[in-house]
Amino acid sequence: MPEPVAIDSCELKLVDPERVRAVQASLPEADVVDALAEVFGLLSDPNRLRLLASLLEGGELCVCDLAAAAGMAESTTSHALRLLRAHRVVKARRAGRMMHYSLRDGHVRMLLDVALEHVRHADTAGPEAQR
Amino acid sequence: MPEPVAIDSCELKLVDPERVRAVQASLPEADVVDALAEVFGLLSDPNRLRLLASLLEGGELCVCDLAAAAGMAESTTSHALRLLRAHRVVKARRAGRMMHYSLRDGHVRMLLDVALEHVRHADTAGPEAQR
DNA sequence: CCCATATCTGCATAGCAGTACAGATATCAG
DNA sequence: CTGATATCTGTACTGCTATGCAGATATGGG
Repeated sequence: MPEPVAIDSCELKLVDPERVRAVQASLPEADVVDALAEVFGLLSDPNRLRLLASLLEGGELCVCDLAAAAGMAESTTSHALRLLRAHRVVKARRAGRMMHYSLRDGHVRMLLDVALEHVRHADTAGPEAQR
Repeated sequence: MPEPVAIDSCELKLVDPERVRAVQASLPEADVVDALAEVFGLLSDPNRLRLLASLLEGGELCVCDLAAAAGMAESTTSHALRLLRAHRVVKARRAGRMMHYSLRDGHVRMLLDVALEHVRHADTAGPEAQR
């Protein structure tokens, strides 16, 4: 991972070095940033989003019902659920030979709601022309 | 995109077909889901997160200062900013030969805050063991 | 113990995304 | 106009990610 540049490579060319240092100091630590990126990465797939939205609406659902609701293959569903479970976004409860999944906390709902609002407001005419 | 399965392939095996249909009907339309996934995808990269966090803290910054604050190469910074701008997350203002970037709305702050809270609460001991 | 069902796992493949390097563009100074 | 600086763009490459298939595991019924 090439990160030799802290601030030295272009220190003399900075417009406002003081503010840069202040901003730099305010940034979360690397592992926190990485964890954040991972969480958002989990939400960056339409299939996983549908699964989560289904759980948000349906409460607790088994794999087969989830697959049907989200319109995906059961294998894909299982893979996705494993990922979500590994990252503590959903939890699983065994009932006989079925597994019932549900959301682990309410943060997902908030994230979806805020992002939805952003999409509705920002997406007035698709991506902005670059120039 | 293989999505032949709506609900027919395993309709007779569903545990609670009624609820499945209700959930299915409650899901946002495909393009909305895709837009959501794109937004989260923008936030799923540590470098872009650092840029956004820098703008959150610093207000409005030029490319060079942003690159220094986030600890990334200027080319990488420019690519990332282009993406963020194309998706209307940040906006650019030209001042002489410099470009000043800033956040376009407050949703990013909320998303980061909620996700941060999730990370702090859920990440008690890293990813959960699968079984 | 054997079978059927529900879910999981490992593997291989295809496609996408992040990065670096080189060159292009735009603005300002003189 | 010419050169210097700040930023942008195109391209190639590398690594990750989503997906489907086949086989494995686990549970319940008889």
